[in-house]
Order: sequence, then C-alpha cells, then structure tokens
Amino acid sequence: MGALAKPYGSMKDHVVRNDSRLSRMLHVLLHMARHEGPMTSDAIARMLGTNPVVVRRTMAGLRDAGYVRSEKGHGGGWVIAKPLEKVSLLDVHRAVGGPRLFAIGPENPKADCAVERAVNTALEGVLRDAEALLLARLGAVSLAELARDFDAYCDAAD
Amino acid sequence: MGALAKPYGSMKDHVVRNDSRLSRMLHVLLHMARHEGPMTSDAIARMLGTNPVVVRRTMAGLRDAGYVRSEKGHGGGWVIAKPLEKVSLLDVHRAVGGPRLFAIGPENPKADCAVERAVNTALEGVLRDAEALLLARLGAVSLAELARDFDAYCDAAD
DNA sequence: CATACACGATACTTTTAATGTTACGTGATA
DNA sequence: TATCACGTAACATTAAAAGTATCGTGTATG
Repeated sequence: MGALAKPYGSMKDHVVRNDSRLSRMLHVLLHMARHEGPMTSDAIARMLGTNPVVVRRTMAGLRDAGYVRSEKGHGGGWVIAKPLEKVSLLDVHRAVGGPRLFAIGPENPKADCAVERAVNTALEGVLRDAEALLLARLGAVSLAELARDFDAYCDAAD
Repeated sequence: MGALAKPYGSMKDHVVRNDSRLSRMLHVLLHMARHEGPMTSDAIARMLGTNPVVVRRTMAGLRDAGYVRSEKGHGGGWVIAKPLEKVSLLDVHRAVGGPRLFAIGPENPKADCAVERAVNTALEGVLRDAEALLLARLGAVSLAELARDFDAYCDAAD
C-alpha cells in the first residue's frame, strides 16, 4: 500500500488523445476577447490546428448557450455575446456537451452480483467526490479571471 | 455561472465504455478472497461476462505485482498471493497499467501560443488536484476494507 | 442583383485505446 | 500421454472524438 501519487499526465509515455473540446473553446474564447470584430471559423481552425467544420460543430454549443453569436456573410464570424465574468469554465464544459470526465469506471453499474455492486459503490463514491471537486473548481473560475491570469502572466514576462 | 454539479454518470443517457480494468479486478479479487482454491481464467471470464484471454491479460499485471499467483495444469488457476490488507485500490489501479484517469484534457500540452498555455495551466491545475484526491482516496482503501464493507452489506440485508 | 463570403448541417472517414476473439505454445497433473 | 490451464501473439471489434467533403442558406458588397 501507500504508493506515492504521480502528477497528472505522468503515467503514460505515449500521447493520449483526450477530449479537448473544453480546452479548445477556452483557448478560442480568450482569443476572441482580445480580438476586435468577428473571427471566422477558418481563422479559428488555423489557430487550433483543425478544420472549420470542427470549429462550427464545437462552437454550436456555445452559441446555443448564448456565450457567443455567429454572423453570416461578409465580415461575419464569431463574437462574444456574454460578459466574460458571467461564464465559468464549467459553463463552457457543459456547453460543449458536458462530456464524461473520467476514463475509468465500473463495467456494469447495475450489476446482479452483490460483490460487484459493493465494488461499484466504493468506486462510484471515490469518482463522485473527485467529480464534485473538479466541477466545483471549474465552476469557480470565470473566463474573465482566466483572461486576467493571462495578462498577469504576460506582464510578468516583461 | 454557478450551475449545479450533477452526480457522476448522469451526464449521458447512452452507455459510455469506461476503462473497467480496475473495477473488474476488484470484483475478481473479492471473489477470490471468498473462494477456496484456485479460480480458472474461464470461471473468472464467465463471472465478468468476458473472455479468458482478457482475464489473463488483465491479471498479468496483478501477477507481476505479486498480488496473485497463477498455476498451470490440473487444479490450477489464480490464487491470492498477498494479504488483502496490504493491497490498496490504488495498487490495483497501478498494477493493471495505471491507465489515464480523465477523459478531458488539453489538446497540446506544449503549446506555442501563450493564451493556450494559460488555459492549459489553469486546466492542468484543476485536473492535478482532482487526480490527487482520486489517487489519495484509492490509496486509502485496502482490499480487506472493501471485503469488510461487502460483509457488512450482506449482514445488513438479513 | 450577382457574387463571394461565412455559417448550418449532413454524411461520411479516420484515429485511438480498450476490449473481444482465435490460435498455438508450454508446463503441470492425473 | 492426454487433458487441463496459463502464456503469448496476432487480429477483429467497438465507441467516441476528431477530421473531411459537400451542400444549403443567409448576408454584405460591388
């Protein structure tokens, strides 16, 4: 027992493809906040190293949630539609589909076997607590704070 | 901001295929603890609703860690090789390969873009803390405690 | 009003890791 | 020696995110 906890991401030496929708949207939103006028899906896609269709697909959730707006035609693109103070990282997570957070979990949540149910109960308890922490932390940070962190980081680099 | 946290597993209505190696191995180990003599990979596979090759593949990690032993030939199979008090859920997690815990994460951990790095820093901080909690909780529970929980649950059902 | 622009949406393909499956080898026991 | 049980390699399947091609719709501009 009692092995030491390794930090996040140190378990595998190969590259793991995580769900990066939250991370990407945060990246985009901060850029949009520092950008005059609309940003096109093409420009955003180049920023993210991906495809405009992926951008539209992912940002659709943000639009439906009212965090951004999209305009068609000449001079169109994406603009921020809600003050950054009013949007938390959790809001963005939810807006992009609120994907599952954990890669591990029980095989069969509704097991017949009593032993399996006992295992599930224990694991689910642990996962629930970690999820609560994660969501609380994401909910406690607004896009505005994230932007301020970035500005502070830039100033520190001077 | 301030949306309420939904409990674990409630975000999706379709079935999500999690990495179930930890959960499965805990299930198996508790059964083995309550079982006289070796259990064959075939019997375990029937218990888990899977294939004996999957069982051998996954249990290989437990064997290499010294938590179980395997015997060939007539009357062979898998037996527990270490007291349940000495093995934590975290030990089992590590023994099955210590798979990644989170399904979300940054797209590109080593970004050139300063905005992206700021996002990554924030997200990684949250994930690191949640991971620390998760690993600490897994490390704090031994297989023996899990087995006792199960016994208590059974007694309560009388 | 015609044209280029930009999003909206659909229908795919690709990718990755876990899981499932088949087949064959090795050692142990009756 | 025949059967049992694990060890291993190789390959197929699956699921979700991500990538891609293509078309439709609305919009501003010349």
